[in-house]
Amino acid sequence: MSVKNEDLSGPSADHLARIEQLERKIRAANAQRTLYGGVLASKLGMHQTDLECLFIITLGDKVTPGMLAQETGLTTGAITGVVDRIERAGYIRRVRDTNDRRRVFLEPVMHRIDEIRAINRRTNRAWIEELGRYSEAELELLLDFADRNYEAAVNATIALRQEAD
Amino acid sequence: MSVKNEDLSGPSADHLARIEQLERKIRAANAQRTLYGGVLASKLGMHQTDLECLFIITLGDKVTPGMLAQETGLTTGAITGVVDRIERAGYIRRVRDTNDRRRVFLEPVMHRIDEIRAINRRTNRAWIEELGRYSEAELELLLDFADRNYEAAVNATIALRQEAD
DNA sequence: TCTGATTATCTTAGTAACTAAGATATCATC
DNA sequence: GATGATATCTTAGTTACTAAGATAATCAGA
Repeated sequence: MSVKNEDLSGPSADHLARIEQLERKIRAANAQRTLYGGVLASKLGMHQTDLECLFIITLGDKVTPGMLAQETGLTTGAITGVVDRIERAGYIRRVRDTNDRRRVFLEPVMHRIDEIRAINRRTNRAWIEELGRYSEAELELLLDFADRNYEAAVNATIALRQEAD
Repeated sequence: MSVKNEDLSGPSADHLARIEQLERKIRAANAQRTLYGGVLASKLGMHQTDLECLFIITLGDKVTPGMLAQETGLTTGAITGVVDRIERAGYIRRVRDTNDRRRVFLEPVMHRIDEIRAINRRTNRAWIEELGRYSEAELELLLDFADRNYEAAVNATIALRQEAD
């Protein structure tokens, strides 16, 4: 990525205004995505939290309830409820770890998850097409940005937790 | 923006893989930001929903409870509770519209909101600095992308709502 | 190999945010 | 002024969530 900034006195006021605008737009887009998640979840007879947890399960390998609790910030008790609902809906199965029988793996039922993906493809057809028109270099920049944005959010959360109350 | 794609047969498999990766990263960043919002809200003695609503209030002009309900998808009853909490915490004031006395404007108390912004600036110091290093052209691309992403989420939500159950 | 400490998940009791439905008050129209 | 529509609030009831503890398996040390 080329992060050139000729002006050594720091970003200009105009530049700063754009950055704040970007922050606002990212937030707005996130809010809309969250709203979409809520509508989708209710269509599937689940909750927003359930759907987010299901996403984490499909992303990772051999995800356990404990890992879900850590990643989401929910208590293990809440996660039990979440996992109950997702399992009852048929999107995952609880599989006991044979090595450590305390643990439970949350095994995604892929053909059911593909149903959800199909919905997303239908409702996001135009967006996926738009994304396809980005050049490799542009995609590279966006990927890198999304990565940094994720890391920034992680670090900000850590920093916030460490601040004295 | 330059959205060139020489290959008329559509994006390559590699290109598609990158797009999916981008989607996943955006979702992950989104989830982390949501987590941050939760931690921040609890630090402020509020809820995540309250903080999101407060953000909407500070963005718009003369926001009413009804508008909040529409934008968030919550019921007006829930919004009453949200507004009660934000008001009790001192971040907004209810101001009756003198023209239409049924309506209530949610007036942000700026010096209190600046306290929240100060926290965000502290915890996001590194990220803000990183953003400052992006060139104008790059920022332009990112802004445009965030815009499109927002619009895409709006359209996807509409499309999803319209799908037969 | 027994004992105690740790870890992973689940259970239970209680809280509070949310929904749905309706009440209240104001505005607009005839 | 009567009727219908609109904006917010109220009420009753549901349920996802937290906090604390129970259960059960594993690990570490003597």
